[in-house]
Amino acid sequence: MGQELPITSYALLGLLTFGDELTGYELKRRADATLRFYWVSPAMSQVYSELARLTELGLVARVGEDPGAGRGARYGITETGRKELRTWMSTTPAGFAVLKHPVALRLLLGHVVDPATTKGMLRDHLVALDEERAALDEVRKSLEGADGPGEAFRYPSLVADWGLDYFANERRMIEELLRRLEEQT
Amino acid sequence: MGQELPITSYALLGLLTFGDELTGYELKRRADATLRFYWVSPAMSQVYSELARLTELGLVARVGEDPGAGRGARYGITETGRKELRTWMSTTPAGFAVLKHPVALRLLLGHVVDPATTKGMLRDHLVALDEERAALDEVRKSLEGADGPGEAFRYPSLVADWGLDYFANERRMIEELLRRLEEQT
DNA sequence: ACAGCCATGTAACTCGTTACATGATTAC
DNA sequence: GTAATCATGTAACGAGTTACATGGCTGT
Repeated sequence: MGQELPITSYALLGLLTFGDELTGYELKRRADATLRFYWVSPAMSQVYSELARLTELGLVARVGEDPGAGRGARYGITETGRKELRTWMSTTPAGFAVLKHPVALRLLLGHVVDPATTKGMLRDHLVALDEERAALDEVRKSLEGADGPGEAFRYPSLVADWGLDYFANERRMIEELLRRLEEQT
Repeated sequence: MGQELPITSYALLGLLTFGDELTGYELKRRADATLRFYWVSPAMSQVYSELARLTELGLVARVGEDPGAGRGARYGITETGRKELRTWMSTTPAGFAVLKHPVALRLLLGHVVDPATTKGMLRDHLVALDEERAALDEVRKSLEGADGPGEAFRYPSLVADWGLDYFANERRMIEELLRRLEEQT
């Protein structure tokens, strides 16, 4: 226990706790679909190397047909993996969020360019924001029906609601910033 | 132009556009004070290596006394640097924010541990959130007096207001999540 | 027949971190 | 005098990326 794995490893391990076994490819798709809103979705190549490491550590095991090459092999979390994940979650502090927000960074440096550039950037951001919100909205909808207390997607739906609230608030704030920037000129 | 520098380099370069010249140490402190809310604040050692690279590229220049060893040398942005930063900001798309939120990740995996653990984590997060907000509040206050349109700290104060709004909203949402988790037991 | 997706991996590389080393100046 | 802060760097390392290589399967 306590192999000091990076958080991304635990994240991938955690994606295998929803009752099914996945190929590396499918795990990547699941990460792209849900994890990417709260964590970085690792590159395809990293998914495979993480799976190799987790297998090595016995936290994950390949299941099903194993015809030599290992094409189409599925991976599932082991009892050891489940225990390790539980220990990590309940004994190590979560730590604070790290944000890399290029729009905020550029707004901070707004005095370097002309105001129209900054306003254009904020408007572009509104579009991007709407696209992301729409994608998360799809995810949220797909969880309906199993999102009640005690049901399978209870926690994923709580996080999705949090994410949707975040997007809504950011949209509101960007619009206010645009209004404030319009005031002068 | 277009040396394809990482965003962090532009961020540090940007911190040198506020009318003063800084030592590496001071630059790190400025990054810790303001940049860290919207971007990662690089490690001390990286600040020095970035300054070396930016100097090499002529985007930054050491000014003042240069007594051999270079102790206490200050760096300032050059005309070339200013131009490069402006070009970067007005011609390359900002890109979407990347969030690494350990609390959201753990909430997503809430079914792995018992509810009390998750609730405890959220309550701890409220405390951390308040500390961060207080720190940003200090920053915001220090900008007062030069935060009007056309003034020196106009843009930094806009970003700070955005950050404060973000913290307020997150606090509200975590409280709602706690309420929702309480509803069951 | 060809495009597009499913599927797995290696190699080279950059970013960024921690640990370590060193020493000057300032405050108490 | 000694602790804290100012100040600068090197070295080793790990996380994570992009580019590249390879090939099967499916639909049209």
